[in-house]
Amino acid sequence: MENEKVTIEVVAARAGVGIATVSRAINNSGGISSKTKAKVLEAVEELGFIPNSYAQNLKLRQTKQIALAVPDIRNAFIPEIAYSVEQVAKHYGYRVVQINTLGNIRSELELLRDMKKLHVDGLIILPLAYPETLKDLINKARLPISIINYGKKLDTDIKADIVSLSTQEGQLVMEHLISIGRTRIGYAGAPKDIIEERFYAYEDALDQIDRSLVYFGDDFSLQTGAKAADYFVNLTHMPDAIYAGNDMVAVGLLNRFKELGIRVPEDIAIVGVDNNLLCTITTPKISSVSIMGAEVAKVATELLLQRIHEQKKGLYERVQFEPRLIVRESSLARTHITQRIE
Amino acid sequence: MENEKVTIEVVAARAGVGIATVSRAINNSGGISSKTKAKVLEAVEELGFIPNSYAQNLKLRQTKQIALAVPDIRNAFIPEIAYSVEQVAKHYGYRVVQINTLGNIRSELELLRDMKKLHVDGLIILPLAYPETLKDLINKARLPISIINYGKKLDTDIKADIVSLSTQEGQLVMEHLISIGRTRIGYAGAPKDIIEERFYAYEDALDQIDRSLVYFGDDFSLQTGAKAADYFVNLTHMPDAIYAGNDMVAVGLLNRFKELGIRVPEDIAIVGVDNNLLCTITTPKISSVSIMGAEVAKVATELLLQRIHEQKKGLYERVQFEPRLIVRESSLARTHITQRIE
DNA sequence: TACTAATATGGAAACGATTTCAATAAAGAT
DNA sequence: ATCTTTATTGAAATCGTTTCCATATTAGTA
Repeated sequence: MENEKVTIEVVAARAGVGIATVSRAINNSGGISSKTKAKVLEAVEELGFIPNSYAQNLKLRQTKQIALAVPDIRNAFIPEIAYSVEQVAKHYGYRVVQINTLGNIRSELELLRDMKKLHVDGLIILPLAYPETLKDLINKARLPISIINYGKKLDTDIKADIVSLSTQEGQLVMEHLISIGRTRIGYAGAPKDIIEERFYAYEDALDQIDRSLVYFGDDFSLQTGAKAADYFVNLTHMPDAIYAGNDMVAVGLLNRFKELGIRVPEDIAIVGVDNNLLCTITTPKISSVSIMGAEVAKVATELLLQRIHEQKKGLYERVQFEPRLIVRESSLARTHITQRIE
Repeated sequence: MENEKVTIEVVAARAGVGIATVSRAINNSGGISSKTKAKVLEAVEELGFIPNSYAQNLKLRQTKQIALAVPDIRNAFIPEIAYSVEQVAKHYGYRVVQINTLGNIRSELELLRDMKKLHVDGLIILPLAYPETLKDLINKARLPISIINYGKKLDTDIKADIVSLSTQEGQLVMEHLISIGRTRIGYAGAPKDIIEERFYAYEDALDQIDRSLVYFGDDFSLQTGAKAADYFVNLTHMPDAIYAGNDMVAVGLLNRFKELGIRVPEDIAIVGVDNNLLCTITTPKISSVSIMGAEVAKVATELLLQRIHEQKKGLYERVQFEPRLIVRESSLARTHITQRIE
């Protein structure tokens, strides 16, 4: 290993030039003859010089870091988002630090302060809800921000790029369930969440809704699914299909139903949302709506990085993706099932 | 919002003291009267001063960051590790940057260089294999390092703290399978991986091994499991139990067997390794060996942080955890099954 | 009260880069 | 060959901290 600390100064000495020249050489800043540049680069190579990024950051006041603020990692679709953000960021030479908002953005100051402490060049935020305070926070923050929006449509005057998934997941599910001839459709999920919109779609799709067919648990988990199954089974008049707020709930439902001897999809069809890997390993495989996490996150990140680079001020983008229904065994039409089983 | 940049200097001015005093106040460095300290802290509060961490890092040459080098995130047990590391690190005020070694630590220089570029205070590495070059790399790196070892026993002269899981996973599985009366036990997995040890355990447990009962796929994935199932089914003399190298393979096996009308565990028992969530949502639920990811990672992180803090030089720790078998439905004893089914 | 010892405080250097600006070397024009 | 003009170069300032060191203050002792 080379001698302890090899700074720009020792490189300069080795190359027999001034430190400014070294800086120019390694940053392609021009104003340097190709001869000296080569000489410097050689010295850099020999010594294995790596610029101290903290010194750079101090001077340049840009950190090549962005923050990704997500609510609770337990939400199964977060990893997909995080991975995608990471990929894009890395491609552009940015690092991403992930912070957990735990759902409650406690106060404007707090997040703002955190951002400062982190010294990030920009922020991608995936909020659970959109209280007025959050909007204020975003508009006042002097920081490029991209919002990943899986909730309802946002105010137009938010000073951030916004990439959303149109809230059609629920509609897709309901239309599908109706199209395969189901008439008593239930809903299972949690009442308040980023994805509460999914429940509204349930209501919208039905002429009149039977509250007994709606089960609200504490969260969007396997447990909630299992409890929901217990609930539905005890109904005098069971549903013939269930729209699960996400795939964890769908899996929970499915497995409990199986334990109880209820056949899916013969007795009850199930459709989830997220298109999680889990959907493909259960028996039967579960139909689900893809929420395009990777794509949404990719665009959000690109928009942010662009804004950072171009120091763009206004002109905030609004991009919208559409969810896609993927039909699997848990919601086959009865005709199809008969054929298949026979 | 306050005026653009509030540095230690403006705090000093506001409090009517020198900058050195401010530094002392915010760092509890002592040598300051509690009266002035209070005064300074008040100014800090009023102005919402946050120290510039890049300036701090530059001066202190410690970054409060550690790196976590893992091979490919697709390995299902990585997230558990990463999460655990993150938790502990955060608790001690450290940030963790995750880097993907993609399995091949290309060259000493490369990783070393990366480490330097990252400016981390320490490194947690989870290597796929332990070539001599890696050992050299670790021994030459002047950086606190913790190794998470899921492979075979490491050389004792590695200058790093090592937290391992004793490679008993395979033994546990085999003993269990034998204890429930299985006699033709197969293996499914990939030949070369961090966890190749798991296969050796298979060999060790058997008096003589029948090569036709060993299936090696490309990786430890669902697909490999499915292909393995196809392979075993076409054997003239099928196995009555399969030890899957990890849970992904186990799930792949299970689902394909079900498609082929083979009953688990009646016809074939399956046991996996990792104790992934997946094991609990399949039907039947899959027996698996917990590899204690969270615990192992926690200790590895604590050891690293300790070493960083105390600037400990020698005296490298060796900690070993034991895997735990969790028996579920996929490997119930036949007697038990009969009872249960009846 | 006077003098020493201990404690507080502020000035300035240092950390390692980038960048402005003035000086120098090279090139071009007459 | 001499004078401009232009391209290279390096010295010094700067970014925002921490910390050493010298000084000013306070407390303690006789």
